[in-house]
Amino acid sequence: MGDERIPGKSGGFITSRDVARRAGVSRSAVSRTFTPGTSVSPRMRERVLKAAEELGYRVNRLAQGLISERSILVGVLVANMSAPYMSRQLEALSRALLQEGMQCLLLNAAAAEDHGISELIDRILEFRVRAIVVMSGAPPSAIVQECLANGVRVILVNKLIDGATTDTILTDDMAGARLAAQRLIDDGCRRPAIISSSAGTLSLTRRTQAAAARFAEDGLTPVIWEKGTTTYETGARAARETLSDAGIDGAFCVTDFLALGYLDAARTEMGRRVPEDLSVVGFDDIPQASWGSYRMTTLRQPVDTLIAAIMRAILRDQADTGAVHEVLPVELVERTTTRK
Amino acid sequence: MGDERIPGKSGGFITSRDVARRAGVSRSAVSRTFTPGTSVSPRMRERVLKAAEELGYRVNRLAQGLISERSILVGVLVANMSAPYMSRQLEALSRALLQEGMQCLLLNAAAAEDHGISELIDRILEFRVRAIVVMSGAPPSAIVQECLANGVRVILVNKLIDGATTDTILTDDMAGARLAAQRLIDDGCRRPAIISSSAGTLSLTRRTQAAAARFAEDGLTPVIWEKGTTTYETGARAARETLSDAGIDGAFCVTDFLALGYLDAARTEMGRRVPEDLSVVGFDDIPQASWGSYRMTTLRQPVDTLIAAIMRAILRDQADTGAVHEVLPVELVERTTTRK
DNA sequence: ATCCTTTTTGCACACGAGTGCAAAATAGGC
DNA sequence: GCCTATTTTGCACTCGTGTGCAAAAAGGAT
Repeated sequence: MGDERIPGKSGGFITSRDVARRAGVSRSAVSRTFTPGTSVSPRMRERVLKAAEELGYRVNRLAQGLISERSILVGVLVANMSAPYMSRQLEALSRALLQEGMQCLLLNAAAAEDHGISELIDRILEFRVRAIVVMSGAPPSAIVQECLANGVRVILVNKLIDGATTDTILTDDMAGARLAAQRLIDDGCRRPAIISSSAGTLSLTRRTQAAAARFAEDGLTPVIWEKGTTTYETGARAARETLSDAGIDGAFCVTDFLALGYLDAARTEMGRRVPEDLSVVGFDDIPQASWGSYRMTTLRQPVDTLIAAIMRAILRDQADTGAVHEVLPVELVERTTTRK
Repeated sequence: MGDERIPGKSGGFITSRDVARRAGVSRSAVSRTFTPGTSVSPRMRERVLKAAEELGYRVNRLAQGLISERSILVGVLVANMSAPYMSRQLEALSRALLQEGMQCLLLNAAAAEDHGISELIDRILEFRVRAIVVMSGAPPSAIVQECLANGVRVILVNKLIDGATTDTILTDDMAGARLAAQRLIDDGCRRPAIISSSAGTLSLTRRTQAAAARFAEDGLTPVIWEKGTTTYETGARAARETLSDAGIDGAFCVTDFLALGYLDAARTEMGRRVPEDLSVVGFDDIPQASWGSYRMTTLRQPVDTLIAAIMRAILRDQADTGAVHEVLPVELVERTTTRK
């Protein structure tokens, strides 16, 4: 009897058995007390709760997850975490998950380097997550299939995978880009530029193409510049290179990040007045876009709507195997970098 | 025999038993194959690996965590996730954790609202995490004690709790603030302002006080402005209010975020030339601080060093109960918002 | 008090993995 | 071929929890 584990001894967690012993009831009683929707007599419940309180007991989610098929863990795969528009989405998502009683297992896709996205998803699957939200580069369709086969829902955000029928949530890049082009056309631009990076993301190529198409409808052929990474510096470089052409009178930068760099270089280095000589439209509406020295016209990504759609997909009934496809509207926010 | 579970059937995960059955060996053999440092004959190992490969087996971390005392889960408690300096730290931390083979359980402290930080930490503890990294508001010392009692290491980043002896990692706010004040003094400022928010964070108050002390050493009494939230807008407001005093010739903003707002409003609204009429120094060196329209002098937080220190604390031997206290040096980055 | 109905409680098993220990198999020496 | 030393393998227990099922208790009606 001397070898009985002392409850609360350093290192050891308190288990339901410890609580049961203390309260003088069976272990099942403890389990039932903490499981909603089960019947325990008020007297017993009270004794259990008291003992649990005194001992500092909390259920072991690992053991719990071993039993119940419905996990509260959600894997979130993110790239570019420190990019403003992404950190904003992550912030909102993590908060929403918490409020729904779920937990967020965060994976930084940048750590994948040599091993690739597949290995990361593999590691998430080891935790028997309920769903995986992919906000980074598109994973190979094979691994997506494997997730689905294991009953793990995969939610792609602004990504498309052919061959895999899984939940997909997209912001309406095309409609947004058309709005941007429209705005420049309305500003009377005759020689517009479209600024993008060489990343080749789905969102970025779609924005580029849709804007180009809209310009074409009005008989305009835009200068398309696509180089480097999707950063402020690249935007500045784009301004230097495209604005050596004195005729350029409007620019649609497919990302606010690019747009801010473009704007700065256009003004300080290339001597353009915005919006008098040059109209500029961005995309995403990151916080900096509304700051004093920019006050930039841009397209607002609907973060709340996006998160709501993701949560809806996560919370959907497990049995419901149909894939959801949602396209979320974007909105033109007019500030001071366009005329009208 | 017809009721035997079909391996790989929809919904069910593959278990080590399935693999054992397929390979015609015992379950222990499978377990040993995937546990480093155990002896299995090459022939058997190969058969197991083959079967595992074919079935798509992966170990269940939940079950594994139930056994082994050393968890690979690390809880990360973050506030202000979308603030640039924070998202940068989170990005680096999540990457480092992944590379060390650990997983990051992300908790957004903003979701705590009514329930408080304690409840969030409680929820992390339910997962038997190895450690908790606190990058948000300071948790009550009682709950920290409870973590330590349960063998969960608590690592406070830029936070201090009295009464609790736990790992603490601080950036050297005081030395940094002194450098900032020094820089303004060297610029010949005679009437400096210190701009902070009313958040009352440890870091912020320390920076304010240390700078004030440094000014005092040179016989200067700074205007101290502490209002509102720690945002761009507040910085702009601070400029409007402090610069109505025409004598102010230097400003130390305790955060780059504040500094950027201050800078914009000082230039565009208050008609100051920076650095000719006014020197401005920030703190953190967020990416925007180096952007074209700002190019701001500021103090660089050593993200890499910080993350390295956090990882060291996490990986420390469990038995080592002594608390680590580290103070990390900061560095003055001189750009164009100061003279000299 | 007796019988019947309803609720409460505890036993025992399951979940999926790691591991000490003893049995089985193999290698080594002559 | 036989005996011993060494490795390999499998049994059975453990971790902490949820839950079906049957026994026990409580409540109600006569």
